[in-house]
Amino acid sequence: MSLQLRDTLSGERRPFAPIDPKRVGVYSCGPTIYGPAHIGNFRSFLFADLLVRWLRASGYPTTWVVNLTDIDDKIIRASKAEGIEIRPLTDRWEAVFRSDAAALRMTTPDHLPRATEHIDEQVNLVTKLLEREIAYRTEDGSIFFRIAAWPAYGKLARLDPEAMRVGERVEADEYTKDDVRDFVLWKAAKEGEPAWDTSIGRGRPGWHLECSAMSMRYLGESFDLHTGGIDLIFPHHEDEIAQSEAATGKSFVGTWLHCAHLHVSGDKMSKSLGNIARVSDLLASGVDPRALRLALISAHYRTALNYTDDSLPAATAALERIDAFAAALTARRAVAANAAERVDAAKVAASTAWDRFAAAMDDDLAVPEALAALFDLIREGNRLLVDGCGADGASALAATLERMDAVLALLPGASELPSGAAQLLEARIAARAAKDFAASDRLRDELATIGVLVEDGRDGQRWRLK
RNA sequence: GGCGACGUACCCAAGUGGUCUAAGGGGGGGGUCUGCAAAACCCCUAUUCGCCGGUUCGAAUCCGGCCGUCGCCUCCA
Repeated sequence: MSLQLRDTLSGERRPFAPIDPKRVGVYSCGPTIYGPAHIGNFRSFLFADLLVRWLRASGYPTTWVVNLTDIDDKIIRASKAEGIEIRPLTDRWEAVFRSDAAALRMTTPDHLPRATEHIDEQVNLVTKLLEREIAYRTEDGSIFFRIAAWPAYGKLARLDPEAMRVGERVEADEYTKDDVRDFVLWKAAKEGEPAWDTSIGRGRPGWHLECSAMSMRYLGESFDLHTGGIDLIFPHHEDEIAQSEAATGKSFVGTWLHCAHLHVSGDKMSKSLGNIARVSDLLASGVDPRALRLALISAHYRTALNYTDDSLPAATAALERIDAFAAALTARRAVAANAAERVDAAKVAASTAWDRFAAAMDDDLAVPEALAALFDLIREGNRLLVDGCGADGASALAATLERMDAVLALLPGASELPSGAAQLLEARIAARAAKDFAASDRLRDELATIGVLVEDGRDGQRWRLK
């Protein structure tokens, strides 16, 4: 079986057929860097991370682009409110985003382009649309996309353009469009707002424009996969398709993937409910980023994820189960005796688990099923360890665990013992050899205070970081 | 009003026509192992999938109605 994905545009699940298997392009709508990202934002980014990791694990060289929106109304407002320029403001929040992303083990994208650093590309796109008379200029110098000139408009969101005239919410903006449905490509310069002098006039780009321009800049006029939150389907992605395809005459994106929203205890996350959980706040309060990652990837991307007070404790407990298994495998691999025992059974368990895991990921990124494969491997592996499975068997299990973790990224990193811990561990081994349990227990407590959990099993003492 | 999604155990969450008397994680109860602790393993914790009808040899899965929750309908991941 190969990768199957559910495409928003066609509404179909179908085999992933890259334009060029040697160079798969993924574009994900990234953050607007004017404040801290919340867990809902990161649910969507981590979904894209899993997609990219799975593509790479499947042998597709993949280029991942995540844009940073660094010019828009909210940013302008924030910069005025704080009395600072836009650049230092967005630099600050870009740093927070990168830090959050790294903590949550999001793969670093190959490109993190900023809208303000790709003005030329955006202007070129608008120029093409003007030449084709699909875009028009209003009296103040703003430029709009003429929806009436693009019959396919509404195909992604399954909206009827005609119906959109009815019950329209008249925007309280000061731009004069030909048609209320038309969306802005270029906003004419206004007093007190940032603006660029360009061949299409002085102004700044509209929101949708940057994603079309930058995705095509890094991935080509047609590329494979485009991701985002479900709320971006309309108007953002609808507009991206319209302006891109109208400009190039080519199909813009092969497969559209949209991530459902995260709810908090059954409610929408919103300012009025005061239930917005920011990643940086959670991390600052001592939340284990691995546990947060697990909590955010544990539901299938197309279903709403309910984040509750139990989510993090549950994820933490699940993670400890994974950690304990990894530590037990390491301990067994260090034991030379019984090396040949149960090796075949371990190899079968490992390959069965991997096949199930891979089939799950191929099935439209069925992470819950992939996690089930992981936890069943852990149970079966623990059984084999109890049965005396040898070092070679433990190695086979460990190899599969690591292979899965290249996708899930949940295992502890290269374990670095706190200073002094190695000596304490040595001393404890000696104490236990001498049956000095008082000293052994004291050393265990001491190690616990510096974050090293020590457990005793048939393979001797093993440890993991708390 | 239009379009769409969802309702599975105490919590999270898969499954979408038979292998389901429903995966996996957490939590809870019991047991085994063990110097202690922890980890681990075993058993139990939904004969039932919002409610009511229908289709079918057979439905959590399809159809209809009802109840409830939610999303989008111009800048929110």
